[in-house]
Amino acid sequence: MKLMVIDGNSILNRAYYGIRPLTTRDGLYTHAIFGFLTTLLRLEGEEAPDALCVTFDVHAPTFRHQAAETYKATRKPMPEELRMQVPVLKEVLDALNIPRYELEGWEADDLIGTISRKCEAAGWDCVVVTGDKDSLQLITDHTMVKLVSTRMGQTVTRDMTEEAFREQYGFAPIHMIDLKALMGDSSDNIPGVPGIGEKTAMALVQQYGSIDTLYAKLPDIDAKPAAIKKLTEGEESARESYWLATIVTDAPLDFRPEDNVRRQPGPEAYPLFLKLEFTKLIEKFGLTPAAPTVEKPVEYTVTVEQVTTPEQAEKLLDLWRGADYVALLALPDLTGVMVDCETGTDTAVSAELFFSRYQGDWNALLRALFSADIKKVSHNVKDLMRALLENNLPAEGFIFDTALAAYLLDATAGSYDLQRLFVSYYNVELMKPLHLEPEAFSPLGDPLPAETAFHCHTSAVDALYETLAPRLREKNLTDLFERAEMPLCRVLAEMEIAGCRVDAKALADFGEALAVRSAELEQQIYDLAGEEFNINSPKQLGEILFGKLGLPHGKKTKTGWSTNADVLEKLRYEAPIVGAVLEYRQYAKLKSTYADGLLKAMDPDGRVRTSFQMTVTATGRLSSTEPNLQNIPTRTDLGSEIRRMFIPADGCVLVDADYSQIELRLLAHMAGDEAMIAAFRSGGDFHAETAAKVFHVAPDQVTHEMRRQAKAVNFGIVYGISAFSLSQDIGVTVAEAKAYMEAYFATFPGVRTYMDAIVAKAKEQGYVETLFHRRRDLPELKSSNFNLRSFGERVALNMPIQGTAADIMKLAMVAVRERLRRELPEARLVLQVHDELIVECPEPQAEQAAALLKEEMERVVTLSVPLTADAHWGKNWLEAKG
DNA sequence: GGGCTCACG
DNA sequence: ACGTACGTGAGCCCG
Repeated sequence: MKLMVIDGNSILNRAYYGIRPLTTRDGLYTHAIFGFLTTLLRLEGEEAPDALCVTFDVHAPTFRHQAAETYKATRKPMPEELRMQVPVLKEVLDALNIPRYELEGWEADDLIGTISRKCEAAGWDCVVVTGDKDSLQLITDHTMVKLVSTRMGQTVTRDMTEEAFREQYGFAPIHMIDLKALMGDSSDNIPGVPGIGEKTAMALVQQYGSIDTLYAKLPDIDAKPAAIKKLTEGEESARESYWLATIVTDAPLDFRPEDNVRRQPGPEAYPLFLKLEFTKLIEKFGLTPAAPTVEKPVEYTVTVEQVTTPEQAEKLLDLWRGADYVALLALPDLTGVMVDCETGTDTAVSAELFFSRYQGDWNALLRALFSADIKKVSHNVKDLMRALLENNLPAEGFIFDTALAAYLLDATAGSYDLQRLFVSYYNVELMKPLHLEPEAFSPLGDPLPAETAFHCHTSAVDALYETLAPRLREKNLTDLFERAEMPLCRVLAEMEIAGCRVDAKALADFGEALAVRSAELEQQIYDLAGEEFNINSPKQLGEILFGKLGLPHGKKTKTGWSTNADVLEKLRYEAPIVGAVLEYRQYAKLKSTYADGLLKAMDPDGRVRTSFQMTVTATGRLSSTEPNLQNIPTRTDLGSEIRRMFIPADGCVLVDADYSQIELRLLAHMAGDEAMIAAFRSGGDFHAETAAKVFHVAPDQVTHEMRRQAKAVNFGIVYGISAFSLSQDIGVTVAEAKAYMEAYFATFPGVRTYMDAIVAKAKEQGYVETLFHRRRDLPELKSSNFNLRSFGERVALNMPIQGTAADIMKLAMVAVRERLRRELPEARLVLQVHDELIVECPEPQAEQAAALLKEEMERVVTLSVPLTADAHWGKNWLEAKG
């Protein structure tokens, strides 16, 4: 039998410093707990112990404090963000039925020592899990210490058995105490022998074992005279240190290994994990929900009505038309809809509409329901609109989307599905969406009519609406929500439906050409390597380049030497194989992701249809998936060929309009830097003007290289750059990069002032926001971890700029779509790529569409610098870029 | 499923 | 001294 005992404080501490902070919607920090549980799962997997427990320190003086005043007197206080996680971790362990031990006056080490000896006495093996090397003294033939550490952001464990210990240290584990008695331990304020360091102490313990033996032989020992003198003078300190360093193995702890045998988690675990937003861990711990809660947080009596006849439907439609709003959810295929409607102060009707049970004209019913005269609140409105429009149904009257509202309130929450929102706002659990399928049953196995869950979710939408709408107002987000996010749902739904035509033949031919060339390169690489291997495997490639061929390796990754383009580019002229690999990579990427990928994603009508995600990014941008049409190649000539395959419908053209340097213009505006504003107002080449100012040359003396470097600095500033990264990016020394940045700030002094001010403001407020009040919470700024805090500072600089650009683009899209509808109804928006819009329209309308795009994009907002957009058109996307 | 690499703004 | 730019998504490898 085997018991695993975890040093709770040690592992929690380790997790805290190793992971980016996560908070729940209520602002509770959870990342250390998350890290602890991840480590726990991994260790359980590795060791498969029969029993498991966790120990904690109690914040009270221990017997060591009372006896020795200096002991741990200067122990670092726990950061607040970590301290708040301790009680929650304990709650989690209790819910998981994992016993935990703490004892006033005793340190976790002493409890662990006691536990390990009690295990041995009962004939059990013991595995001690800790990051603290002190515990190594506990190792015996039945007690092993698993040392946990973090290397390069990754959790590594080392199994310290008696054998492994001897191999590493060259003496028996118990002599760890003697080692510490001699060398001391500054973190525990154990003095040791003054003047004796690690090396001397190690040598002495290896030779003599215990300090008893050592002192018995003094002064005739094998050491320098100076060391012997120090040992003699420091004997008292050594004896005292020995006592301090000895872990107690007989603390008064009531402990039996068999009481710690693994048990099933309790029913409170599932809701607790949901509250902490540990969705992935729910599966890994095998947690299941307890009985579903169907209670509504909105206090009224609900009549549930099954709608089967047109007469019934008519009556309800009248009710809905007269109501302020209805809450509504629909099955993705529109064969079922649930509508909740408040009828008085304390009553409501929940109507179930299922195609299979309705005796009238189903489509007519939907047309009435989704017309403008019924105000609807729903969840993921864009997707519902897409389904409606695809079925030639109206998609009007949507006034609120609970997912979008929750996203505006916290853009870094990660997921906005109804159950998770419900749990995090009300701490009440909903059934899984699976149960929205008509024939589904409850997770407990009891037959549960699908409608019950359906109703439950719809009323959750209602409750969330009541909660979220006032919160949007409190945070000044209502305007952005109503002017940008809500109307954008319709715009995006139409764009997704429109899709973009792709020249399948040309794409297939291009893919074929790529295949031919990459096969040639593959063979060439094998010849140069002298063997065949998988070029796509960074591991195998690294072995060939840095092992077999002996090329100098650069950056490391978690798993080996980096083989990325930055590294290979520097080795290009070291060996011919490098260039071949770089070229091969380019072809392989173009073929698999773009040529093959787009062909696979094509619909039968020759168009690809992406899905735009509205609740993914932390800054307010959209994202695009399945396929991603926001990362179609453009930076290389070969890659650009892919854009040639994006073509308009017959008789049409593609019109492409993009904002010119919108982020830098926003920086100029927000920083209010006079020189930068003047540069943009002059209407010249901004990067070249920057170069002239920064390098102190006349505008006509700016070389191509100077402009390139100035451009890199401009971009870097927007991201909250460091001199090191800039130097990497533009290939100069760190000192030179630093000089460029100083020159930059001297040229644009307002930029530095702004950067300092925004970080200070963010630290004070705990969040940053855009010109339109879109916000991002930044708990990182309060972290005591340097890297996390620095990350937060860079985000504080970047988000208001990137986010304002996103706001502006969203407003532009809404305006463009409205004007196209009125003035050029045959034209339609098809794509958005952050600062670029693409419209497909009949060829004769190209010029008008281009003018319309430019005008609407430029008039969204008035800044202290011109906001300009340039539009071009052509017979494919590449041509249309102008 | 996480890590690496690379495509975009 | 730290470790080294913001925001995304997809394909492939490998345990």
